[in-house]
Amino acid sequence: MREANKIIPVREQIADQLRSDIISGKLAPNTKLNEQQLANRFGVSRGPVRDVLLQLTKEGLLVAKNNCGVSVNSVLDPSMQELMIDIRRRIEVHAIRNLKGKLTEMDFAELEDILERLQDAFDAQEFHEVTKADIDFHMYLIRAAGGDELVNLWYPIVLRMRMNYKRISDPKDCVDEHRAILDALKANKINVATTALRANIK
Amino acid sequence: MREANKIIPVREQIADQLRSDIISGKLAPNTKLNEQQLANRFGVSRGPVRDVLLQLTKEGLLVAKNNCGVSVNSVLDPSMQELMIDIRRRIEVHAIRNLKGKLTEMDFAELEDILERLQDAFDAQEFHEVTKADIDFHMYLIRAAGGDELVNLWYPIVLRMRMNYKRISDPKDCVDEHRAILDALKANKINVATTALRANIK
DNA sequence: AAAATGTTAAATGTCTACAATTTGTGGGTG
DNA sequence: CACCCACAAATTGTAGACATTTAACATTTT
Repeated sequence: MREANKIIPVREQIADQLRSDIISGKLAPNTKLNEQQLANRFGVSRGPVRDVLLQLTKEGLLVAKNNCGVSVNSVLDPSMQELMIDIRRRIEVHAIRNLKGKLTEMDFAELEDILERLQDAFDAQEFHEVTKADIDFHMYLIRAAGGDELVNLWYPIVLRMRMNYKRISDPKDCVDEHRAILDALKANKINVATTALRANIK
Repeated sequence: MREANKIIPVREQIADQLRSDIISGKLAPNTKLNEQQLANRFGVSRGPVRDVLLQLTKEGLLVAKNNCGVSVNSVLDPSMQELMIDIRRRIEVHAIRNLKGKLTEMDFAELEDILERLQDAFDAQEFHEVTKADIDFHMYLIRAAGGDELVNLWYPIVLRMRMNYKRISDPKDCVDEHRAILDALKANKINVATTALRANIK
């Protein structure tokens, strides 16, 4: 194995599950979430659930009203979507520029692994896994370039954008686009990588 | 009075207080925060405090390590600061463009009030109040243009940027700059307002 | 009949106690 | 002397009970 087995905290697992449910559309916009029900579903008490709901609210996936609970946020209006695409491009281009020569062979191997997961998920038509691998690929670069700080800035934007992908954008070109980015990075061709990246973010 | 007296939830008060302490520098970077101590200080239990710490962590003011508590985040490195200035400008310009003709007389009156607070705070040399009024001014415009959604995107960036203002930037021109923005908005001169805005964000 | 008001049920907000994890310390060993 | 292991103190994570607020419904009044 590539790294030591690390345990995943309960809250993170719950958060991941809920994020998936929201982005996949299993939880439709405006769905009200009940703390007790979620606690029962995950077999924990309301404490951790509350923490997760607060997190997802800050990430923009949920909206909270005082003493009235939280519900799934609506999709972005086109103007907002446009702004977020723009910002996301800025962030990722910034990341790539700061990455010049910083990536090791181990990093490239890790990225290849993610790309392989992406390909497999696409072949198996598991679009939800495609999305996860897609996000993982970009997140790996973001984290390598700017650490958690940059990830914290980037992640909520991506999540919010993904709420709009109601199986609209086909993942047909997804693998190729990421392959292009990775190859350019390996060759240390920053401008090529930047162009490929901009094409991928839409 | 301009609007109905609304009660402020406990958590919000605690959050505001801690945000102030961090931005003003009363809580230096890397200071470790103890949940129980904070609970005692505010006269509540650890529950609400935990919620607030989670919020501020998501806002980037604090950093959390699993089972190890939270501490005040460090100041941004110059590269990050540059990126954030760029993004903040994008967001605020976007807001102003979407604001064309949407502001009512009541909005302008509200903005004038904030500007007055800014002037008073400057005259009294209360720089912390200057900062608050400054943020309020921009937030009012952001919210008017894009609602809570846009505020949620914008707020963490501003907070993070403000952690760097260790009384470096003098608030000398602050009032004038905001006056210029407001006047341009009143005259519906979007391009002028945009230019004034870009000059103010630094 | 419509509007306002009182009541009730259900959800969130908060508190206390307990469990689990981490960190620092001390003693032992190579 | 350095290193490692075990132990203990402190802090965070979780659970369950209680308090408070909200929203809906029934009731009363005009």
